[in-house]
This record gives sequence, structure tokens and C-alpha cells, in this order.
Amino acid sequence: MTKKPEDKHYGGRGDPARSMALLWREAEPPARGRGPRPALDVDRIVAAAIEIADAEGLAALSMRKVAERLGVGTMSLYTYVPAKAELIDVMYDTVCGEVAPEWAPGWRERLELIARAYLENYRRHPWLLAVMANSRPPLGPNGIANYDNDLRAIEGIGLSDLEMDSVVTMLYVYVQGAAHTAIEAAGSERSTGVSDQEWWEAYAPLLEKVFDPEKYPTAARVGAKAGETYQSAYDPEHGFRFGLARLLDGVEAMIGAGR
Amino acid sequence: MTKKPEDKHYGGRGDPARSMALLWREAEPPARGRGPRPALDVDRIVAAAIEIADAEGLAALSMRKVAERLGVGTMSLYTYVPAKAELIDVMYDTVCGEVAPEWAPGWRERLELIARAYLENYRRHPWLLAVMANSRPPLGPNGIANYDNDLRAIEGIGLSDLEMDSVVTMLYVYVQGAAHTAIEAAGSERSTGVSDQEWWEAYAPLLEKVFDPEKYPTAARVGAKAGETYQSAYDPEHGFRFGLARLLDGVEAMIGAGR
DNA sequence: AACAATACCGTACATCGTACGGAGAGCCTA
DNA sequence: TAGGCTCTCCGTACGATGTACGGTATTGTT
Repeated sequence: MTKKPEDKHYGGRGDPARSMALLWREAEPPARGRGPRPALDVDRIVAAAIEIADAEGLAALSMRKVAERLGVGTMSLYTYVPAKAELIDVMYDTVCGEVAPEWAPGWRERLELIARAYLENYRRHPWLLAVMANSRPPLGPNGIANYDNDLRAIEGIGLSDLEMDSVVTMLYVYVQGAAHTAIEAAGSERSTGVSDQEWWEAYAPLLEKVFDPEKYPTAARVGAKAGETYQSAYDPEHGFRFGLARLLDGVEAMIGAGR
Repeated sequence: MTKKPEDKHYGGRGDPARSMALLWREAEPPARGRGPRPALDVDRIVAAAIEIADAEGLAALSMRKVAERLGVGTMSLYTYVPAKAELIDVMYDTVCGEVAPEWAPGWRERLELIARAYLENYRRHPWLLAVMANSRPPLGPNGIANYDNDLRAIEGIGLSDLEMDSVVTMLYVYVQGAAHTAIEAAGSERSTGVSDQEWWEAYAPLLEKVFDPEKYPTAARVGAKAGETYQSAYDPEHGFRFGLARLLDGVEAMIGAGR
């Protein structure tokens, strides 16, 4: 990882022009065909990278692994992709293309379907969360298409343009928080080989020795109740639905008040 | 990074007993004093690690840097801390101790102050977000104290124990999402040396060449309005307040309905 | 004075992203 | 057909990383 302070990095990503060209797949000079025939293309590289990141996590995604999976030398990738950062940008926009929520008659149902679609996408691609950027996002075609679609879901229900943007962004923010928790809950078992129950069985007796229920009676009482209800410290599905319902109730209140 | 599949990792962390002993500062055998006098202690190591992570980010936090800052050899740290994962757990609980929201007369104001206190803590320690775990958290003293405090903020307002847990967890989830966005917005400028304005100036003309406003009129109209209002793609402070207000309106609706 | 227990830490290994420059392949021009 | 130009491919090398291992220095106890 070489750092040159003199050249600017745009959003942790690479050179804007190269990045955009990659995202929108503008084959810059159409490579009129002087050298050897290209054995690869960006899409194949991105697909391989996504497979690795899905299966082993972002930390395990290395250029060497991508190259190995494609049967080429590591450095060959750099013919198609300027650096790992840009590769990740393209991965980002590519999986954004998988978000395809159904359309429902009411705005509330539409937002629920949209939130659910994003959540499922984060579940499918847990690494996506670590890469998400709401300010300065990779400006790829799929991300923009989603933004437009999400706005149209609440168009004409009595919100100003600014309020529409606020509601959609709020939904993004909430779903990202919920997804982070859900993924972490689901992922820790798979990646550690320790089930929720095993984990709790290992920690509970240790906690009992140091935790004083008399000092924190509320935490003890509520925590116990939640634990026995969910059979775990936390139920991501319930948490997601509960929070989303409160959020949409809040939007409904706003529409009602503004009328 | 050595991986041994045979030994289990609890939550990406280390051995539960050693981890808890560290978190609750149980000096195991009180080191009755045979060898040389310890030149360090866990707190000094944790403080140095937090300073580095605050200033340079989690990715730049290395055992070598911590040791260097303390003027000792790298491997000396392993006398006090079993591994980097446990060190991070202790860092986590330590900065949880900095969350100290004021108390207000009404539950709504209390939740606002709590949410704000967490947000500020995430801002102070941006690495904390990447380390946050709502299921299987490091069970340290400060984290538990916060949970108790947050529950008491909404005790007696007409919610069941289970609902109290849901509301508090929902608040955690939302604040984490909002903090992620706020930090990313604030951090990308500092870490890349590119201001929001520079970033937009670099990307806008490139986007114009590939983005068709006629295909996505809603996104074009609303995006433009939001951009000119916030003088940027996104205003984290406004986003945080807007979403929190909707969320608390939702809680209010729930209390009102249950009465 | 000898021993035991502890702290300190130098070295080594496998991993990472990628800069650099050479080798070879294929089309274009002469 | 020959020469050259442009492109793909990729081997090597560098400076990072976490930490296992084992040696050495320091101290309290006997």
C-alpha cells in the first residue's frame, strides 16, 4: 500500500475519470486491437471478486485471490482495473443492480418493500455495508437508478422535494444500521464457529461473577426478559420490523400534520 | 495473522475468560512480584491504542505503532494483552465510558440527549462503529451501565419490558446508521484531502456526460434541490435530527395507541 | 549465592497492495 | 513480407501487517 500525499484520493477511491469510465463501462479508446487479445474483462473480474467477498468477507478479498480464481497472474488484473479501490467501487454498483423491490399500491407498503430489498441485498453481500457511502457514493448507473425509484415511491403523497430526499435518506440510514446488526448477528456464528447459545454459555457464568444485578436492576430485568423471549441477546428480524414500523408511523404523522 | 481452525473464536474476539478478566480488570494472579517490575499496564496500552485509532483510523492501528508510542518493543505488549482482538474489546468498553448523557425531565428529551451523546462518541472515535456489535457485544462494565441508563430513560412511560428493550435497541441501530453516514461524510474530506466541493467539481462534469436527466427526472429534480440546499450531497446534522424526530414520533404514537 | 518466575523483545513467517520493467503477441504501415 | 508500435501478461521486489517462538535480563524468594 503505497501512499503518495501529493496525489489526491477522491473518497478513498481512485482517479475520478478512470473511476467513472469503469463504472459506466466506457471502453475508453475502444482498444482497436494492437496487442494480444484480452483474455479478461472488467465484468469477469468484478464477478470473481464479488464471489470471494460474499464467501469469505471483505478482509479476505485480495488481488491475488481474484487472479487465482480467474487463472491469471496477479498483476494482470491491473490491466483492467487501476487499483483495488476502483474494483470495490464497481463491485458496489454491480450489487446495487440486484436491488429490485416490487411495487405496491400504497406508499407505506412500497417503502417496506424497498427497505426489505436493501436489507436482503446487504445480507447477500455483507461486505457492502463496510463500503457504503451515503455522501460521496460511487456514482454508478445502478445506484442512481435506485435513488430515482425510491423517490418515486413517495412522490405525490404530500411531501416537498426536500422532504422526499430526507425520507429516502432516512430509510437508507436506518436500513444500514439494521443490516449492520443483522449481519453481525448472522455472521459471527458462521465466521467463529460458535453458536449464539455456545457464546452465551461461555460468557454468562463469567458475567455473573462480575455483574451486580442490584446495581443495575433495570438492565437485569429487561435484559433477562428479552433474552428469554428471543432465545438470544437480540432478534434481528424483530428489531428490523419494529424500528421500520416506528419510522413509517413517524412519516405518517408528518404527512398528517402538514395537511 | 495465524488461523487455527481448531480453536474457537468468540465473536471474533479471543478467549472468553481472558477477555472478561481484561474488561473487568481482574488482575488474575496479582503478580506477586517475582520478575522485573512491569513497565506498562493495560490502561496505558489501551489509551495509546485509542489515541492512534482516533487520529489515524482503525486500519492504521498496529501493534508496532502502539509499542512505538509507548517506547517498548512490539512483543512486550503481548505480556499485558493476549492479542489485538482483545485490545480492541477493551478499547470498545473504555470509550463506552465516555458516553454520559445529561438527564432531562421528559422521556423524549432524554432519548434525544442519549442519541446525541452516542453520536458524539462515534464522532470522537470513528473506529468504534466498525467494531460495534449489538449481538454479542464485549460485556464490559461501561457498556452494561449505558444499557441500564438508557432503559431507565423510558421506564414508567407505559411500555412493557420487551418494548423498552425494542425501543432502546432501535435507538442504537438508528444512531449507528446515522453516525456511519456522518463520520463517512466528515472523514472522507480529512482522509483524502479533497473537500466536498472539490469532489463534486471533479465528478459533476463526468456524471453529466453519462447521466440522462430525462430517464430519471425525479432523481434529477430532487437531487438538485437537496444539493443546493445543503451545499453538498448530504447534510449529516439535518439527516440525524430529521430521522430521530420521525423515530420518536413513532414511539409517541405507540404510547398513545396503547393507552 | 542459587533458583524460579516474570518481563522484555529480536527474529522469522506468511500475508497484503502494487510499482516497475521486461517479454511476447498481434495489427499497421512501408 | 519486414519492421515497428502498442498492447497484454506477469515475475520480482518492497514495505507493511499480526504474532509464534525462544532467548535474555531482572527481580523476589530461599
